[in-house]
Amino acid sequence: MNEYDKLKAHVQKRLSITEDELIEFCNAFKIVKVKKRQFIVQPEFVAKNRFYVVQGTFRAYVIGDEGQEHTIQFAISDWWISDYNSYIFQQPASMFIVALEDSVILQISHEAESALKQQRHVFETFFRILAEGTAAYMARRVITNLTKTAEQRYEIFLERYPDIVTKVPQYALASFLGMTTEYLSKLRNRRVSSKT
Amino acid sequence: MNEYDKLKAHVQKRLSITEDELIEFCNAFKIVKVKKRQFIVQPEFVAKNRFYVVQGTFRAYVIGDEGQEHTIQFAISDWWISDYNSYIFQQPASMFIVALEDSVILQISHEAESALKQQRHVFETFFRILAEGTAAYMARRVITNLTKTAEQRYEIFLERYPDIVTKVPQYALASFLGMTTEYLSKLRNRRVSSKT
DNA sequence: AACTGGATTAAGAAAAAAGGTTGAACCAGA
DNA sequence: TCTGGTTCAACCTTTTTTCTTAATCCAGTT
Repeated sequence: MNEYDKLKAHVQKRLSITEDELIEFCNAFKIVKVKKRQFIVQPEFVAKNRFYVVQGTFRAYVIGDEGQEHTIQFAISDWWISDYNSYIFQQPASMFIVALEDSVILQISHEAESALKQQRHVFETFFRILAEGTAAYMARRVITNLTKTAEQRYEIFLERYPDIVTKVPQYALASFLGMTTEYLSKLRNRRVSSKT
Repeated sequence: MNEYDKLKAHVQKRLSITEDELIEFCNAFKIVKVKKRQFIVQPEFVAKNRFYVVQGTFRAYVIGDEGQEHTIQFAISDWWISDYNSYIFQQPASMFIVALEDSVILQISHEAESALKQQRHVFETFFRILAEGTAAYMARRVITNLTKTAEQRYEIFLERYPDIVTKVPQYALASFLGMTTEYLSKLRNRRVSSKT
């Protein structure tokens, strides 16, 4: 199974599409290998691409006024990531997106994506589905962040994204869940000891 | 002494200018904080700004055909840096410029600089002086690189820029001087032991 | 043919940074 | 006055980065 097969499977799972269309779709993507700690999006620079993670782990974060890092999103294998405010409107980014380990991604440029969307109805549909998913996900995040306690947020995340928990460093997860790394460390210990 | 004072002093040292003009000049610059490893210029993107280093250390380098990094320039406190081929002609850059430590810079955009130059004779003069300095410096570099041995290049650098030597990692200095890091390591030891 | 200035390769040591834990003190809101 | 949480500081462990050393090689001199 090569890089494109994964993307194909991903697309097919979401809508009905012919083999030819799939190939056309994949041709718009470029395989890129990135090393751990390498940035694929940086503030000030326009995010020219949208990324599909074939292998590896990424973290998107912004830097607050006092220099604190706030993790906005993670992405592991089979996820999409970019600074959408930058990508969609082609404005300078405000995020960093960095590889947490050596990774392989498929990237599509903004122009290529626009072309696809115009070319065929299915492509338009696919990106719509993608956008709706992202919107819904972000909405859920906002809600959980406002309504749940730190511990609950951790629990929920743990249940929903067990794969991610094992792959990202704890400070990144803490800043994603909106708590300090010390507190997350304590939460974890509390759970472990209460289990045994 | 704030960020702008440093720039003011820098300008005043080079030409005679009124306080009002200085303020006008400084207003064209924006304070930016960058973290270690953050890029301020990247290949493919047009370098929109010229940077004055208030605090910190930067390294400009290109990647050769076999993936080797060649350091083109360093910049420490009170130095200017950019990819000038990109900045001056507003073409896509070929360099990376990266912070070697957490730093503070003042950046001016190409448009703002053009405006300044048109506005007043002194500003035009200042940027001319800057450009002449850079040109002369680059010419010296080319000459030393062609005419001196690796050891001499190191000696010359050591004498001329002792502050830089202590601040940049040795592999970066080696690639600046056009030798391997192993060889630079030997050179250093040779000197140390011959001194004692 | 032998010497010199330097590159290449590989292995290890040393230093620095990243990541994680712990405990004490504190603070804001129910 | 609890509870859920932060802040700060110290400390430990692990990983990464940087530097050093040594052996071997190589291309131009002499």
